[in-house]
Amino acid sequence: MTTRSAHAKTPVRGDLFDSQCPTRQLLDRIGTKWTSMAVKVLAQAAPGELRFAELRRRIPGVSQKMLSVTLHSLVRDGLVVRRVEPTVPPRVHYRLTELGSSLELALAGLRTWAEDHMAEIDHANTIHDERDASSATG
Amino acid sequence: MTTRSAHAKTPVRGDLFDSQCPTRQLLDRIGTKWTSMAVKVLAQAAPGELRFAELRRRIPGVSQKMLSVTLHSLVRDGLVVRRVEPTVPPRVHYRLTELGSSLELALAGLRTWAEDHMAEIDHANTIHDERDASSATG
DNA sequence: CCGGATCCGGGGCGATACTG
DNA sequence: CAGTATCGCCCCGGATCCGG
Repeated sequence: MTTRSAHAKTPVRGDLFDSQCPTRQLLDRIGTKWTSMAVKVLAQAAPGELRFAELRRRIPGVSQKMLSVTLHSLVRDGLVVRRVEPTVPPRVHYRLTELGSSLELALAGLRTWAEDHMAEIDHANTIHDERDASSATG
Repeated sequence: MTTRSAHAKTPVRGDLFDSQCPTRQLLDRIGTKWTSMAVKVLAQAAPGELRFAELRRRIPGVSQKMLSVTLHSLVRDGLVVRRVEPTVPPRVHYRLTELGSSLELALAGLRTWAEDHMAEIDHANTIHDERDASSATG
């Protein structure tokens, strides 16, 4: 999340090579801690809606603040729509847009890769750390 | 990233729901600023190698420090191999492993999505911000 | 019930300077 | 040429309080 706020920082030298890299911008979004989780949960409920508290229940560990922030980011990005029932207390519902659903498909690809290969990465980490330890000892 | 260093932080309540979420761990890796760029550049050169300075040249804006950190993370994750020619001055070469190449494939999917849809996201942002502005004015 | 406001800590990331 | 150490900024994200 390094270059999120669009306004506010003009680049020093005048050309943002970042704008040529939509992948960077996408990663800045789905890289935030709760975004991918929220998208996934909403996708599981699609095309139905979920209320705030229900979302919170399905995303273990998320705080109300961060869930709120995350959802509003998604709304701002056009990936989620927010529907408020003007009751008191209010009921707020969220659902994925089609754009959001298409993102979910792309994310599913990543998840598959992650499930298939994160164990290998963990293993590589272990090997690497063992080398560190042994090289420290002798 | 929030939960990178594997050792060092035991969860407060005893169960890390994060470990059930390899996607989170993957995003913690490819979400770092230069990782995906480095993987892409190395993939373009694959199965050949690239030297440190050459990588730096092909990744505009990266500092030597961050490139070094990024590459070592990739090595630790088993996505990249590092080969040193014991000359003076030393020559260090990097290339993707097969695991790294398979990650590149997954990333390519994300890139495609990003190229296809980031404009829509930008547009949604614009709309959203215009609403903000107009609701502020009246 | 929903979520905004504020305070605060941690860590990614950059600039600079130094080593081999 | 390649890499590390130090310093500092910035901002994500958590805790808490408050408002509608």
